[in-house]
Parts: sequence; structure tokens; C-alpha cells
Amino acid sequence: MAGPGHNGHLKSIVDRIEKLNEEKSALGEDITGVYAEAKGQGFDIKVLRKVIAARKMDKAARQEMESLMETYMHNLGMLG
Amino acid sequence: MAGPGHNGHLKSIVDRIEKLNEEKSALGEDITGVYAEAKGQGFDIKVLRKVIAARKMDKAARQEMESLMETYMHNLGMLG
Amino acid sequence: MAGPGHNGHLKSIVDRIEKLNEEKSALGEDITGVYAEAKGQGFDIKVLRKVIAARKMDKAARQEMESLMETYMHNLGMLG
Amino acid sequence: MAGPGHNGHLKSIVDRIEKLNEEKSALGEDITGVYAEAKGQGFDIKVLRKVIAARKMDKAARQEMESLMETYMHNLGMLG
DNA sequence: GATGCGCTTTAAATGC
DNA sequence: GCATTTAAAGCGCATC
Repeated sequence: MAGPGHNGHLKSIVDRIEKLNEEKSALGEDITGVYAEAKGQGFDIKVLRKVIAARKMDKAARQEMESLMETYMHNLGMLG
Repeated sequence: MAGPGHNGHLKSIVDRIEKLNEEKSALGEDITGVYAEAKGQGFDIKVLRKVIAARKMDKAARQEMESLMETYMHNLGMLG
Repeated sequence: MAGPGHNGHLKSIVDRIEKLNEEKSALGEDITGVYAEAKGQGFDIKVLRKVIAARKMDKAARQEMESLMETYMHNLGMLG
Repeated sequence: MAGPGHNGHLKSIVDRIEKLNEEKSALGEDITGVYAEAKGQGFDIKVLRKVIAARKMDKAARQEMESLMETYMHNLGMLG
């Protein structure tokens, strides 16, 4: 460990992280709630998770491709 | 997939989950930022994480204890 | 640590794991080689990785769905 | 995406990588199996992993040393 | 038994 | 081009 002698920096850092962690946990619970609601409507949570993950990957791949095309077009003098 | 035939429920569910996931990711990045800031101030991130985890456990243990005390007091007719 | 006193069990376990790890590393290098080859042919490795990941997710989601349908059909007496 | 127009190169590359990835995953499962077996015999997985990692580092260090000695001997005209 | 979390390990980006 | 630093994946663990 390092940092200056026992001043308030550490406490401030810890407080901020803990606050953000709480918000993050709350969102996690919200997500769990939506899944539970979906389950109550007859959806299969496991499949639903896979679908969400697949969409995320698709989105990432698409963005990569668009970024690449932009690079190509830039190299070809078709953009800025 | 389960659920009712192809109505809007599924899309609504997926949209909500994806939105919450994005917010959760954003918070994760915020936390990473705070750790980076702390590192820049000379703190050791790994140790910092241990500290946060320990505090979390402490808090949980304390809540356990309080809950237990409440139970005792209730059994003793000192509460509700 | 646990396990029986210093007999040959531990050595056998360690040897097997190390052997498998070597094979795994070798495969990792093979994969790296294929990516390098692809790069030499003008492909973008980053995009390629995303595509592979997306296909993997798609495949997983599809298998989940098929598994679910099988369950439904089984429940409806349409299979075994 | 780059590479030649939509010919079979891309498909071949993707197929090869996916095949290698499957083999790599299979090896990972094998390793997991050995760890599980060791756990069933009373060994502590976490410690076992440390041992393996330590041996790996030892081996690397020894190879470094041998390589260094070879360099010295070469410089001293004791080799090639 | 399933889900979220953290650690460990591995790959990628970047700066020298 | 290599070495360091940072992002990502896999894995085991703990929790509910």
C-alpha cells in the first residue's frame, strides 16, 4: 500500500467506490427482476441470456466492421 | 423460445435488460476510473480491492449481528 | 494442501495437468498462426475475432433454443 | 472486412480457427477434470494451481539461465 | 442448482 | 520489434 500518510484521500476513494458499487448492485438486482418478470411470462431465462449475449456480440462485430470501413474510406481519401 | 407468440413483449424485455446492462457497464467504468485515480496517487489497487471487500464483509457481519439481536429482543418480548 | 502423504498421486496429477497445459498452449500458438496468416492475406484480426465470437454466441443460442424445443415437444408427447 | 472479395479464403480461415478453438476447449475441460479428480482425492485446487504455476516459472527461469550460460560459453569461445 | 463475483491467466494495444 | 500495461476470457467460489 502507499499513498500519503493517513489523510482523507483514502477515505474519499473508498467512499466513492463503495457508492458506485452499491449503484451497480442495485442495477444488477433490477436486471434480475426483469428476468424474473420474463420468466413469469413464460420465457426461458437461460435462452434469454444467450440471446442478449449474442446480440451484444453482433453489435460489437458490426461496430468493428463499420470502424474498419471508415478506415478504408479514409485511406482512400473518401472521408475527411 | 417460450412466451406468447411473436408480440412486443420479448422486444420490450430485451430492450430493458440491454439498457440496464449499459448503465451497469458505465458504472463499472466509473469504478475503474476511480481505481486508476487512486493508483495515480500512489495507492495499490490490489490492496485497495481487498480493503473494500473486507469492509463489505464487515458490514454484512454487522447486519447479521443486528438482525440476530433483533430476533433475541423479539423473543424476549422487548420488541413488537 | 491435503492428499495422502508423499506418494505418487500428486506427481501423477501434476504431470498430467502439465502435459495437457502444454498441448493447450500449442493449440493457442496454432491459432495465433492462423490469425497471422489471415493478416498476411489482408484480413483484419480484430474484426475476425469478433466474427468468430459472434458465431460462437449464435451457435450457443441456437443450441439452447433447439434444446428448449425438444423439451416442449417431449412434454407434449411428440417425442420419446 | 478486408481480404479478397467474397471467395473461400475467409470461410477456410474461420473453419480452421473454430476447429482449433474446439480442441483447445476440449483440453481445458480435460484439465478441469483432472483438477476435479484431485479435489476428490483431498487436494486443494487453489494450492495445486499455485504449485503448477511455480513449477512453470521455475522451468522458465532455468531455461533463462541455461540460455545465459550458453551465451557466456559462446562468448568465451567454449562453444561453436 | 443456478447466478453473480473475483481472481488468475491470457491476448492486444501501445510506447520506447 | 520488444517489453510493459491494460483489456478480456475462463475458472472456481460463494451465495441465494
